[in-house]
Amino acid sequence: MPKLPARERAVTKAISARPQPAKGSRGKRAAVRAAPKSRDAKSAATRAAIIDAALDEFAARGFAAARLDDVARRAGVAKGTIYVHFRDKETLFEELVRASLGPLLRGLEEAPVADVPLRVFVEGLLDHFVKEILGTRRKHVVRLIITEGGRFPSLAQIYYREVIKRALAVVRGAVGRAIARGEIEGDALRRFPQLLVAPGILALVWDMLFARFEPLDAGALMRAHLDLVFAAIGKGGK
Amino acid sequence: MPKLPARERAVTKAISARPQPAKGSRGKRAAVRAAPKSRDAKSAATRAAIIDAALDEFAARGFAAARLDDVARRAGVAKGTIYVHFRDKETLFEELVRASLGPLLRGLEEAPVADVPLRVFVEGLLDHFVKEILGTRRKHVVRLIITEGGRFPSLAQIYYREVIKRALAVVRGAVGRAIARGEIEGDALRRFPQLLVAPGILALVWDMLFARFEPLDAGALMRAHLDLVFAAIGKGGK
Amino acid sequence: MPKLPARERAVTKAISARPQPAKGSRGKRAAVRAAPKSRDAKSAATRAAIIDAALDEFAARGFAAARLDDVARRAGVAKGTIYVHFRDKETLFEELVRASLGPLLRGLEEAPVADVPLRVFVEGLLDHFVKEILGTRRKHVVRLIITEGGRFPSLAQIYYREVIKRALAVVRGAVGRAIARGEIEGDALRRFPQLLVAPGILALVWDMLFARFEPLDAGALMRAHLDLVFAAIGKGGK
Amino acid sequence: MPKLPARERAVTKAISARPQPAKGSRGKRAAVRAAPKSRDAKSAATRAAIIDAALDEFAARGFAAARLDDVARRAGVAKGTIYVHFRDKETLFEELVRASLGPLLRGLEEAPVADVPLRVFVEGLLDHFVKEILGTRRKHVVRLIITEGGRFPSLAQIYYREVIKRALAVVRGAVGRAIARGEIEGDALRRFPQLLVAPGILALVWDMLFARFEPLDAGALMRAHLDLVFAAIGKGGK
DNA sequence: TATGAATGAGGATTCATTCAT
DNA sequence: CATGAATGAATCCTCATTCAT
Repeated sequence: MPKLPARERAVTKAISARPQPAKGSRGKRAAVRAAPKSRDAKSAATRAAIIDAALDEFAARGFAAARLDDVARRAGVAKGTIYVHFRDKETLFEELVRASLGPLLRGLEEAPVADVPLRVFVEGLLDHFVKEILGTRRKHVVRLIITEGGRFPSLAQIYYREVIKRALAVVRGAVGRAIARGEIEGDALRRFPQLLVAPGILALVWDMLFARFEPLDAGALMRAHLDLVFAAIGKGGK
Repeated sequence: MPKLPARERAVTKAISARPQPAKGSRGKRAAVRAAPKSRDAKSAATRAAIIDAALDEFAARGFAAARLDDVARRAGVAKGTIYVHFRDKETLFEELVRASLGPLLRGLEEAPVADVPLRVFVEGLLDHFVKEILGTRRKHVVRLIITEGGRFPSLAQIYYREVIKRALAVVRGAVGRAIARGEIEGDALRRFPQLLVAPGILALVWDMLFARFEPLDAGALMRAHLDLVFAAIGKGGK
Repeated sequence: MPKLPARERAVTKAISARPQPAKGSRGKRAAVRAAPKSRDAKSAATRAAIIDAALDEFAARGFAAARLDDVARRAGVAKGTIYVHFRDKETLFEELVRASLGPLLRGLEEAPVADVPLRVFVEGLLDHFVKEILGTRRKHVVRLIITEGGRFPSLAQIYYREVIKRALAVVRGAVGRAIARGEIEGDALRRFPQLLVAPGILALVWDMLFARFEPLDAGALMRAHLDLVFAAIGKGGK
Repeated sequence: MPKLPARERAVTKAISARPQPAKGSRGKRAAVRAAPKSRDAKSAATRAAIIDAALDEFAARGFAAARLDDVARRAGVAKGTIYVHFRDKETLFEELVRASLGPLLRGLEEAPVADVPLRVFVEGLLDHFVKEILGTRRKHVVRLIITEGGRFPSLAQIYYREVIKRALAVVRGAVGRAIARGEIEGDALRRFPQLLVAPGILALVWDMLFARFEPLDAGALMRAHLDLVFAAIGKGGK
């Protein structure tokens, strides 16, 4: 693994993926050299580097098979340093997921609450999913939730509470309003708003498992899904 | 070491003394009970018992965290016996998946090739998925594919070749015929037959992660999905 | 490892290497096919095949690293069969060495006891060593004594008693008579008859370790040794 | 590798501290007692202690049968510590031999290059061998080369290149000069300088196998050898 | 804070040996 | 006698975690 280039990427990524990071100017390692960081800043950067490296390692090997040794090497710190910042491997994993939660929600909260047509709303939603999750390292976090969540109920719970529940509520709201507007019929989507994002999950899982045998164009899949679902509405709604 | 008594012990243990999670009782090992088997038959039974126990352990803990020690204990055999039948842990995993492939396909191959309406066909498909996979231990195999497939390309490949590709071909064929019959419009489903089973994947993943926080009725989800997708057809097709 | 052809060789070798084998005609496996062997004969052949295979395996891997599984495979029998003929691995090893002792001694006992010149006697001795031991599979037995003897005192003892002591006695006798005849002076050789065979050991060890880097012509080494030792005698004895 | 400090401890341990027999208390780790060592120094000491203990264990049991557990116990470290310093058992073995190479060569390189009579030169050589190798723990290393070299070609090669080849060259040079001086005749020794040290190998092997049945005075053997070889020269050269 | 040597419980794997067929 | 599946003690090696520096 290319360490030096990875390092630079790492810090950037890690920081951009952290909960409430200073968005300002970050000279990456440059900062460490040029402007002597405050102790806190340096510590935070180290922590971020570890989380970032951990994401890579956990994503590549899975939680159980990932070695903290590799995480440390990738983060450019000593093994012991990890324990300065995290109680243990599991805690590191949890913090890693927690730190990635915010960005996952951003799209939703910024979603147009106004009364746009449902199709437009869902298009925006899926587009965000494709571009901001499937298209970035963030997809690794979601993958980890899927692959490890069964064995880490606390993780699954956090994810459920912080992301799933909220997302479903938002979608359900939009669906409800669409129904109220007479835009769509039937209560299928109100009862199971998940149906709107099911192809997103499918795309993620497919990408994880079968991409190398048969690539799947997630964007096209989403559009086909929209066509399929809203064909009914389009026609019937007419 | 006393083998027969050990066997008896085995059954007992399999039911009561479970490594850590100790769920309910399962009638495994039943096979070993009655008629005096030939050496080969006994060997095959042992092999099957190991695969069976391995499915439980791998499903519960994941490949990396599962202990062959527990697999052996659960199968009622000695640790070394596993290595009489399988080269190593990874091979055991692969054989386990391979052995579970047939049953997964059965439904498809028995599917009505005749020209039933597409909705009926898909209903049968999803019904089979819900009853024969989600409703049985087989779902663990699919889960394992999802959670471990990324790290076992060979597994993913087998699964793709033996299950996914075939299933998609069958579905695509049915969709094609439906289009030919003028039953449905648009090529969304022909290009992405995956869309028809996406809720199945969703249900599986949901069950794995969030069932304990919010149960999801897979059957109802499937029906809602059908309603949603075929609403267009029902209406527009008119 | 070529199994089938090796089998045939094996029996021949094993039998020729056994203590008091019938020297007569042996049809190898032919005997098994043509003339139905008696139970004893078949058993003896199996035993010989095992010993033979064991020599190969022990020689190649050393006692500790050799696997009885491989011995069985090479001998063309089942693992359990070894235990029909030998109590355990160590016993097999001891019997193997014991079975090879006779041939090692043959040369000595057939040695000319008459009053040949010492040089002639030693020439015959070393020639026998080069041709009958270094030049055959028997060298493996001697190697095993050297490499494993330190950890198998019983083996070393057998070898000492059955081979070394007798050989030294014979040589010492010849040396003594040569001295008595005024053929040589000094008591170096009487006190240390080993000196006459030291190059033989050297050749064996060299062959074992360094042959691949620098081959050593054992015959030439022996002749040089004789030249060196008997130069004095040749010249001075004049 | 700091050989000197470790060496001292080593001898003590070799005499008193054995793994299973588990005799009394052992003053291991004495090294760790006094002056506050730097981390590096302590690490080096640990490494040396492990190599030292490994020599004892490997010498006593052979490579395959030696247990790293015992090595660790004897070195006074935890099992895992061995792996901090050596990749695996085989690497430990190689490093052990490598670390012992220098001392084996010392005598040779300090050998009188000047034109001392050949007998004097060889006397010095054999004397060194008897006192510095046969008489010390170093003989274990040479024994290990002999007993394990056949299965560790890399070891045999190192030994050949670093010790044997050089030693032979030195001896050959001395022999050549002796011939040039007219001190000896014949080219036996020039072609096979090994002949001069053959009794050394014999003594080592004898000591390993038969010492308990019939001790062999290596020094006397060497002197007898010299008498034998140089008697010829003495007489003939006259 | 950061380090990295040391720890030791844990787990995969091996293989001599047993024994029912 | 021969077989080979089954056994389980033995052993190598891993890696999360600790702690003195």
